[in-house]
Amino acid sequence: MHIHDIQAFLTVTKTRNISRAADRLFISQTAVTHRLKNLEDELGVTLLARGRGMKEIEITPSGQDFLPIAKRWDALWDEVGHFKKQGEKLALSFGSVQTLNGYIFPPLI
Amino acid sequence: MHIHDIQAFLTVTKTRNISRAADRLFISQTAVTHRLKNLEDELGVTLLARGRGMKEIEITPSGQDFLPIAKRWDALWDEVGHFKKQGEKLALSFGSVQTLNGYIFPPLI
DNA sequence: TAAAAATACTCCATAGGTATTTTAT
DNA sequence: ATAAAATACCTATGGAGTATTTTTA
Repeated sequence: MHIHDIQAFLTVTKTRNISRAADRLFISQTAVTHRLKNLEDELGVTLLARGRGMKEIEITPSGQDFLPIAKRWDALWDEVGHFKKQGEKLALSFGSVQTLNGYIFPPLI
Repeated sequence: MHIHDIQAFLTVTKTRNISRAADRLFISQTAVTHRLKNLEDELGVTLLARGRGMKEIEITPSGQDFLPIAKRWDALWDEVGHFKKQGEKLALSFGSVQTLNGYIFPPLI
């Protein structure tokens, strides 16, 4: 189970359409289908009532039950994103100090 | 970034030792090393101060910062586990009804 | 008939294992 | 010398794409 699967699920609940979700996520329609299938197989439930040719996808009761978990997962992923950004900033400011090390500090070995 | 990486990180913070963490997780030492490396590479920080031959692993300040996120992720994963179990129960109870369908309900097609 | 989801097939990236090397204690 | 982490290398699995099929509206 991957964050990508969760995002696919959440996006389809919004677009109610796999192809549009694929566009929004900048991936292929098949990728979304795969991700949904993986997620449903792992959970052992059907999250979305869908099928060939159908224009509007309905979320199932199980899907509704899973929705809050999916949303919290997505929110947590956002926090991980912030954590990464923070790390970049620190690395950057450290980099500026780094260039001065040769002048200020004595060699370590 | 996978839940397995998170669990590897959390387990090592408890065991303070990669090999013992591997035993506890029923995977190889290399797997734990890989998972930690993947996690650190993705986050762009060092989570655990470790190295060849070292007996006791220390968590870094970045590791401390990441710890609450990791714990929440793990807790969320537990909830997913409960969600799965619930699905199994429903499938089971439905299965028992299924066997009666042929007697009670008329054929669908 | 048009548009949408599912499938068959393929390719490539990644995860994890074994064997080995390097290193702190 | 021992035990622990890291690395090299290999394999298997899984994820995603293209092309195609199936199906609903």
